[in-house]
Amino acid sequence: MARGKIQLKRIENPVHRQVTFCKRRTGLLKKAKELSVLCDAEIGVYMKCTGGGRGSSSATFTAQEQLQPPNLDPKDEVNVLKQEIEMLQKGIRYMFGGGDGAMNLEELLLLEKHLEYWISQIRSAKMEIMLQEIQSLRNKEGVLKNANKYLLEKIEENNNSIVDASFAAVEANYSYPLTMPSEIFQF
Amino acid sequence: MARGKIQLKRIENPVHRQVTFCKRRTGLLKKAKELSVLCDAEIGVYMKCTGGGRGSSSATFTAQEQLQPPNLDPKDEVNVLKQEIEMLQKGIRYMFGGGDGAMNLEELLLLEKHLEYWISQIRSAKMEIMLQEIQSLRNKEGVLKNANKYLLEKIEENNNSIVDASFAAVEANYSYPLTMPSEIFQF
DNA sequence: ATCTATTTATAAGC
DNA sequence: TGCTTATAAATAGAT
Repeated sequence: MARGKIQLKRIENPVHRQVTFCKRRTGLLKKAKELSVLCDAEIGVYMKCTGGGRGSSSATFTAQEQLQPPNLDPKDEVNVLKQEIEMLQKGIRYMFGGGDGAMNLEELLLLEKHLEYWISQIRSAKMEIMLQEIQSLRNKEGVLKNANKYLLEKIEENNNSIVDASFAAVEANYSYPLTMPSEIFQF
Repeated sequence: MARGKIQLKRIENPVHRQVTFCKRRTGLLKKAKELSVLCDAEIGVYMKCTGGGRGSSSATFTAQEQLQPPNLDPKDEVNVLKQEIEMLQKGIRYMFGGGDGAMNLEELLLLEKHLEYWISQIRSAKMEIMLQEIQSLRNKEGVLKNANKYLLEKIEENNNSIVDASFAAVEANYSYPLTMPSEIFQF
């Protein structure tokens, strides 16, 4: 549409194709947004660049998100993963479509299975992070106890020499970071 | 975009809005189709004119099904949905990226919540479909019982007149479809 | 990414 | 809706 007319057929050069995809995607989403605003309409655009295998995007009104493509070594698994991604994408559309029964029983069962697996994966990851967090907090607890002990000893010393009982309040009011010999810390 | 620039805001005049919707819808679909052909991409576009209360359409290019889009009224919810989409997509990335720790605990908790909701939605849909299936089967059962009864009566009549007991075996061996007065069926 | 010569899309009017 | 036309936008090719 500029500097020359182009034929309406697949652009064979992958670089040109990718560039054109990006440019026209932007244009299409802009048009979609304009239409939704001007005419008070609901517009949903789903896009997936299959050629380069390099990402897909979808938009509802103006939203546009990028997905990472599968990153697998064995060629055989690629198809399986693509299928799963397609299923999830279909599921996402289904979900945001308000569950209007566009999926049949078989698809729902499959999606349910995927989601259960997915949720179990997420729970494992969550659990691991929480365990790490707990471990980290335990370490900090130990460090703070050491710091506490150290401070109490210091206060004791001060009390013994200066005789000023008000310093004892520091025990409950110290704030992080504490200033003391660094070898106490063991994070 | 011609004979004068227009502001990017809702067209208040309903006639103008409807005309613009039709024109721009055509343009958007053309662009979508071009993109799908030129870049070998799957493009789905859903459109619904909410203002005039009439006319909705959807189009899919390159063999990708398009389901219903979000059905939102308050503009505020758009951001929530965007966030949800982003979260789900991030979850997809996480899952297929081999769990490279791209999500933090908060995000995982949120994703888990989303997935639980999602799975409950899917189970509801699944349940409804199964209930419909059961109801349908019960109806069919009723019809077949009626058919059975009807046939037995016929056989009884035949037995009384022709005296041939072998016809009784039909009771257990009838196959669908049965040929009989249609008023028996009540699907 | 940025820049333009062109091609397209389309607002207004019938 | 469908057609026309002046003009605004989109964008192919090059940088």
